[in-house]
Amino acid sequence: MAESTETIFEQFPGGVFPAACSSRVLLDHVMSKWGVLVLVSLTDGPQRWSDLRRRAQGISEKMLAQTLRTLEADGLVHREQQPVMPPRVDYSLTPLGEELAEVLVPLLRWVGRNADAIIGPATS
Amino acid sequence: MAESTETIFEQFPGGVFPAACSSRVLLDHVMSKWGVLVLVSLTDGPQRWSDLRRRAQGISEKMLAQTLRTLEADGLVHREQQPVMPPRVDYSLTPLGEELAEVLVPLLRWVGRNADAIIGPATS
DNA sequence: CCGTATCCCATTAGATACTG
DNA sequence: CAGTATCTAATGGGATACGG
Repeated sequence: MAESTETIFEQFPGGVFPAACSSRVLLDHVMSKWGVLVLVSLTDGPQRWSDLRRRAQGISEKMLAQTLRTLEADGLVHREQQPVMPPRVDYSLTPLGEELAEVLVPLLRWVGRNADAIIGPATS
Repeated sequence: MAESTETIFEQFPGGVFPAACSSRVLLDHVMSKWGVLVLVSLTDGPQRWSDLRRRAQGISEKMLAQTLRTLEADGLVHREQQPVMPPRVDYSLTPLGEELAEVLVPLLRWVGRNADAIIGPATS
């Protein structure tokens, strides 16, 4: 799993990714506005629906549902429903999801470190 | 610049990122469909408009222009116009952009490695 | 060759209401 | 608590045409 020294262009000759390939599809799932935030939220351990709504501040119920369904279908997130009343559902990262999170977190950290300097502290 | 061992939640208590903060804005620029591909394309060195169109396969002229303007305004991409006829313009990563690319490339590599298994080799 | 401007459609995302 | 359904507004993105 060690990263090689070749450029990403040697890994993927002829463009970053071909136009209509699986990588583009997965990239869009992962890099989606809410996909990133949900995945990174789950690095803190299994969480319930309402936890995720609090962590990914601003997400609507519709987008949370949609995002979770996509990530679950991709095998990145595991959904565990417990047949109790009131209902309780826990979401967690699969091993694959953990792997992804490991490369995602450094990116989030970098963004967090540099955003104020780049965008400005106030909302723009 | 060494990564600490604290979780990203200690770095950003109370949610992954606040709802309306500079980090969310920058994240949206960087994680945009084309922003990622343009930034990673430029890790191969300075490139011209037509090079970028070829590298980021499928991008329209409109979106290339829009993406480049955003990334330039964010100080991630440098634009160098040479006053010749026909016009020649080179785009390159700024030091800040190089820094970002360093955390972006591992993500792209991971996506490239796993996309076929997750999404399926054919276009879905 | 390197763009800009305009129009238009498809997708995304928010608000609201409702259910087991 | 954990969602689904529907409707609408905002945005993203493609096609085309044009200009330096």
